[in-house]
Amino acid sequence: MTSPPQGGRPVNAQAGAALKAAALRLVRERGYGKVSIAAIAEEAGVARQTLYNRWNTKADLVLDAVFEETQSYAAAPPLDGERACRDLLEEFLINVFSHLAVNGGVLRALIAAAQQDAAFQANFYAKFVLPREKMVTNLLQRAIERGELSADRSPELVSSLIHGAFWYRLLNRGVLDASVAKAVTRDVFGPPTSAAGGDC
Amino acid sequence: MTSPPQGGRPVNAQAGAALKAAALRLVRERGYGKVSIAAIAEEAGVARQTLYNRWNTKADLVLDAVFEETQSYAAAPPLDGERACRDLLEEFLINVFSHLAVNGGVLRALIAAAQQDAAFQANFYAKFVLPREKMVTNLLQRAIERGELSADRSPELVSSLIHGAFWYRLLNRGVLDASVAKAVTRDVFGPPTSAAGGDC
Amino acid sequence: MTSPPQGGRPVNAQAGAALKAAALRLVRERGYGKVSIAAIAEEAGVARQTLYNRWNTKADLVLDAVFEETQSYAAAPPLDGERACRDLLEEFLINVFSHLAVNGGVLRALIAAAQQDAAFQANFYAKFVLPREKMVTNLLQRAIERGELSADRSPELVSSLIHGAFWYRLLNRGVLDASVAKAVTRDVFGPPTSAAGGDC
Amino acid sequence: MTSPPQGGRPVNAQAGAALKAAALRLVRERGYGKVSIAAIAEEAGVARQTLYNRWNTKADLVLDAVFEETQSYAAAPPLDGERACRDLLEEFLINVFSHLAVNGGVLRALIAAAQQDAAFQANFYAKFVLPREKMVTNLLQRAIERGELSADRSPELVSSLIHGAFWYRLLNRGVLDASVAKAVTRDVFGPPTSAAGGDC
DNA sequence: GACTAACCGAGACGGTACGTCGTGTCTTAGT
DNA sequence: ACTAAGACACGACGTACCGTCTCGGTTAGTC
Repeated sequence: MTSPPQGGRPVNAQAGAALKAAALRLVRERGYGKVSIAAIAEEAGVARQTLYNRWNTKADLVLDAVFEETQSYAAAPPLDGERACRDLLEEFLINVFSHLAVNGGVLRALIAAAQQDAAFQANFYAKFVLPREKMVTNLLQRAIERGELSADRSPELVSSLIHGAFWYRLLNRGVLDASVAKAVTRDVFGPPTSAAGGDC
Repeated sequence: MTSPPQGGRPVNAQAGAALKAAALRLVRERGYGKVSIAAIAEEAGVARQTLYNRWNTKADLVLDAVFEETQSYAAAPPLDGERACRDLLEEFLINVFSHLAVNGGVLRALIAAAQQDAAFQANFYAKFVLPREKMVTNLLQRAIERGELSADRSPELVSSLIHGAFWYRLLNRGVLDASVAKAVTRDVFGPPTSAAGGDC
Repeated sequence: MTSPPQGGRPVNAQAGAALKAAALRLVRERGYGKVSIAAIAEEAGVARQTLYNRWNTKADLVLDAVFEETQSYAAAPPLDGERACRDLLEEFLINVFSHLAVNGGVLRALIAAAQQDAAFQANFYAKFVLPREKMVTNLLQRAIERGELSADRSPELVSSLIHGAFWYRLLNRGVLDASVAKAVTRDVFGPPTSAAGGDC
Repeated sequence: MTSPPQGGRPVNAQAGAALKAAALRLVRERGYGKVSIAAIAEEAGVARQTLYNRWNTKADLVLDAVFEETQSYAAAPPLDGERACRDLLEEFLINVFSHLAVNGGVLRALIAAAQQDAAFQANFYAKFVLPREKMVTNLLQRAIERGELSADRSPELVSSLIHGAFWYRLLNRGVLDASVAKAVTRDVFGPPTSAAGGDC
């Protein structure tokens, strides 16, 4: 509603990308807590104020940086009825866990940052947590509809159990590999039936 | 067995207690991140160095402070066979959740601190996380032995699902009340049998 | 010739002046050793780091502060041949001594600081000691050329005798007044001749 | 007036000597300012309180330590009339300067300490400065009586000129060797007469 | 031979100052 | 309007000394 910016130097689009790249690189190298905002700006070859023009906090910047990278993977599994929900869940978890091998440290730091900054927590939850929770909730809802899961299970509750196991192990530096994904799936859905692979 | 003090002015035990009390009070009032080490020492009426003599970090101090308070509650449920394991679990969770109403904020901060400091993480895990995980694992093991739980459930995995749900909701500021405790218990053990209350 | 600032917020010149003024005021009030860097910054209404941006040590700051004040007095006497060198020396000493009534305490502290910090010693010597020594050496050299002083006196040695007397008395809190200035002058030049006041 | 101490453990004389030795050793090695009281006590294998039982400040301890060492040299020249005063002065200065090669650094630190602590200044002046000043004053007085020096010279003033030259050069890290001693003597007494060596 | 009181080691304690670091805001000049 | 550069106010950090204190243990000399 404000008058569109007339004249003035245009925003340097490269600066934002350079900042995100620099942030990810440094945070992975040194760890989130040992990277200062000034260091990121310097690494990106950019003034500090330029960073503040785009993000409010280091956490917001890093969130954007990993978010971009993460868009590719962990996409919602296609609930198109061709495959069993238990298989989709297992695949989803394996996929997520495999990417945590790379981004686990960064995510741990972001979860920590969210505990210290309510504004960032809301941002992080909306951008990162909720979508993944929705994916699993939807998948479980579908499983109930298809009869793969007992109707008296609550999709929301089971979803938080599943994500919880993932968070708990991530934050306590526990093992998170394919075998865990399979075990979680099995615990939720029960032992696979001999006629495994009913449609989802 | 500990190294003998071997002379020297004895440690002032009051100072340690005053520091823990001051830490808890201030952290609850202002929030963990807004309390400086200096402020805690001042509130306790103690020199800053005295604090450093006992704890390496603010997190270690606060951990000790809540740990002490927490010793009373969340004690291991008595696996004496008189009550059903599902009831014991439910009671345990209700108990834990009710205390989180008081200490939830502090614990969130400590979990965050653990993500930024490996040494503290180890301390926190050993003192706080592991014991509670063990309690639940033991309880579940017992439940399997008594036939309350299917033998093909893994106590360790289920334990991390249960704790995970708790962590996940705590860290995302979700609801954590008695109804959640009951729902979790029900999801793990299944709907209560009519002849509820078999021995555990 | 200096490196161009090349952008960036310009240095706040008032801050430097305020710091020097505050330093002098506090050091005179409380004594050098009882004034902390933090107190000076606070008195100047300036951040501590701003002080560190300009000076490395408290001594360097205080040196600059007194140096500025001292520029006015103790200027090199005009060796223009109109007045006798002995009169010029006497005047110079009277002038210096009178200002020591104000700055003596500060100077004693700076001399002390120079004994504990080689870098500051070099700075102090170059800015403060050497110029005054040169003044006297030049004056004495002129006196020899004009025959007021025996040619076998060494200007450098006599200069250090003169300055030495001043330091020795300053550091031992001895008397330093006009009568001492006259006595020193008389001892160096001998009793005034009846035809006093040959041109210098 | 208080009752003399009856009974009780006697003072450990070795501790004092060990402290003085440790102080000198450390101060010479690291420099006065970089040696803490705790370091001296530790080096001496003695408790910190034991040091405080004997001396009020580090400066007092170090003063005692060098004073002891210095008693041997720079003794008052024998004004027995057998040798010329100018020779005695020259010898005295050569002697003093040669010992400054060893203790110069320590003395510089003590002079600095005296500027920061009035109580120590009085102690230092009485024990160290005044005796040496008296020696020279007496010698000059004798020189006047013997006619080696003009009667209108003031022994006190000349003494402060001589000591001043020494202090000034010491504190500014100037040269202090035998040639300076000879030059000072020559400047004070004038060129040696052909019939040098009248009795003093 | 027991008593006694000053001494000693060790080290915790209340204070104070230090220099460094990071943050978010600001103020220039330049694009 | 945006950028690069960097000064600034603010505040926390961990360290280093200082001088005092409080212990338990060790002495001689005195009763």
